[in-house]
Amino acid sequence: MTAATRTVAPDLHRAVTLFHALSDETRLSILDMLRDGERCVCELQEELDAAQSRLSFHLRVLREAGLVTDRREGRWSYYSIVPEALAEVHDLAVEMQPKKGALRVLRGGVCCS
Amino acid sequence: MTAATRTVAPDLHRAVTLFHALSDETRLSILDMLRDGERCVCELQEELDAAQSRLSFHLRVLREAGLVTDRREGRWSYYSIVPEALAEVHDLAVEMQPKKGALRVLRGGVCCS
DNA sequence: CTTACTCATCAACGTTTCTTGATTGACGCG
DNA sequence: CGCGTCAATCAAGAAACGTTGATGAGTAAG
Repeated sequence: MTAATRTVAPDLHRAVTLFHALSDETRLSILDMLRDGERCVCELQEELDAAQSRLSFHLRVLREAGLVTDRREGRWSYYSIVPEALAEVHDLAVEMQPKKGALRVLRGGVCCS
Repeated sequence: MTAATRTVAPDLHRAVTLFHALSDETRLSILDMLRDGERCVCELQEELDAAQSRLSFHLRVLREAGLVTDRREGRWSYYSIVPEALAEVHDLAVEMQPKKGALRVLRGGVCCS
C-alpha cells in the first residue's frame, strides 16, 4: 500500500494544487492587487513591472487552481479573486490542525516494532 | 519601483515559504499522520513507504517552514505539528480575501492609461 | 570495543517550474 | 482593409525541486 493509495485524503491533490499556486511571490502579489477588485492584465503588468508572458503564465496557474477568474471585455481580460477558493484554503488549514486528544508521549510505549 | 519593493506585504516571503512547504503530497501526508500526535521518522517511513532520506528531506522542509518541531529521544527523532504555523496559514487565507467595497466594474473608467 | 540501529547530510541525477523573447489570434479604430 | 494593441501560447534555456543511494554522526546494546 503506497502513500498515494492510503493517505490520500479525498482532496489531497486539490490541496497540493492550491498551495502550489500560492507558493510564488509573483502570484501572491497578483492576488494582493486583486483584493481591490478586478484588474486587466496590462494594469498588473504595469504595477508589478513584469513581462506580459510572465504574467500570463502566473495568471494561468492561478486560474487553473480556481483562485481567480477572468472576464473578457473587448481587447482586455479582467481578472478577479474567487473568494470560495480562499475559503477552501482556510478550511484546509483548520482541518490540518492536530486532532483533539492527540497528545501522545509515546504511542504504545515503543517506537518501531 | 519593482514588485519586490512595492507590493511585498511585511511577510510575503513568509507566506511563500509556508505555502511552498504545503505544496507537496508527501509533506501533506506527513502532516496528516502527525495530526494524531508525534511520530518518529521510522514510523512515518513505514506508513508512507518512503525512503529514509526522502522523509528526512521533507521533514526538513516542514521544519524550516516552522510547521513541525522535532524532539530527540535516544536514537529517535519525534516530529509533531506546530499549531501556530497552521494558524498563520489560516490567517493568510483570511487576509487574502478581497477588501470590503472592492467591487469595481472599471477602476477610473478606463483600463490602461 | 564492536556491532546494529536511527537519522541527517551529501552528491548526482531527472523532473518540474519559471523566465524570456517570438509568434499568433482577437479586437477595435482610422 | 491595414494597423496598433491586448493577451494567450510556444520553444528554449535557466533555476529550483524532489529522488536516490552512499556516507557519517550519534546512541544503545552485546
